[in-house]
Amino acid sequence: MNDTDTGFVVMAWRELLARHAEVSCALERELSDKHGLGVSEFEVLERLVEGQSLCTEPDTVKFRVQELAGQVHLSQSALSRLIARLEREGLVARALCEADRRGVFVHVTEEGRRRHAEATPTHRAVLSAHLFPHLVNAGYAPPVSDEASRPA
Amino acid sequence: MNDTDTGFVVMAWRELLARHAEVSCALERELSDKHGLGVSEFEVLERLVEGQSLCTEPDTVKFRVQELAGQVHLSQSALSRLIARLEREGLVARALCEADRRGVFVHVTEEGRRRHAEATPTHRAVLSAHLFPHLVNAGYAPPVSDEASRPA
DNA sequence: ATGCATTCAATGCACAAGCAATTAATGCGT
DNA sequence: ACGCATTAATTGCTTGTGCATTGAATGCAT
Repeated sequence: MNDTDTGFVVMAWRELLARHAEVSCALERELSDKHGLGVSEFEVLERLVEGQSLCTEPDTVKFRVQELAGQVHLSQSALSRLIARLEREGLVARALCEADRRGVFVHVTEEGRRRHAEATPTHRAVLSAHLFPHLVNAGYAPPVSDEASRPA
Repeated sequence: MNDTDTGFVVMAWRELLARHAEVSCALERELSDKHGLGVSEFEVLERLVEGQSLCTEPDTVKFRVQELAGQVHLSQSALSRLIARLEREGLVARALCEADRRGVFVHVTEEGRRRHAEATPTHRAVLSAHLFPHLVNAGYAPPVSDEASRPA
């Protein structure tokens, strides 16, 4: 592990930081402004909708809080409160798990599915514009207000 | 922009999120535990040291708060408080800029340089281990406690 | 059956971050 | 020279997050 390698690793890390900051910041603004959803909120909603879509019965596939926490890279406590926020807005619901009554099952509501569906185009557009700008500029660009890159 | 493209973009985004979470979380733990520094604090310190090393005179190269904010992807208010924290610990110092007395110049102190030098091996080791594990396992692995990947 | 360690989710607490408002200094136009 | 918009940095406030703790439920050993 010599000095050249080290410099390379640091460059890669800074690149990763820059990309993450740019995209997540833009996403945060767009999702928040247009749909009243934070990035993490959207991400959780998406996992729930994805899980749901795997099943024919509505409100059948449910997630434990911990599963979701791992998927969206949040602590269990953060997820607990995030679920509470989504529940307050009526986008998800908690259900007792009678098999293991410590656990709580979370599932998306109709309203939640609707909000997610509304926000998805925005989400995809921001992602495309910021992760693959060359593809977006190649003709079929979804309209995305730019200048929403930096925190301040 | 068809459905396959969309799925690809989302996959790329999740990949980016996962990598960022893994590395920054591990970094946070290691730097905090071993050196009492947060990731952002280290990052700022590093920019200051880098800038300083470009100049022969010590305490000559100085940065405005805003420049640093851009480099580490933080808002200027966040940077202002971060600088305040580092200053409280004696790692950096503020200096009035007599050319434009609105501006504040920030420079690293001896102590700050020392702390940065101490923390750098840890920083590099975590980066190598998590960004390029295949290279690290190829022989010259710096010692990095693993299990420090997830927030909770 | 009882006790004890373990696990799941929720909560108290501390802290970092962003936004908006504030203060101070600058520059520009008239 | 005087106002007025602009820019730099700080500060009040709110919010989201992680860690540690708590409370409840489970499983296991004795």
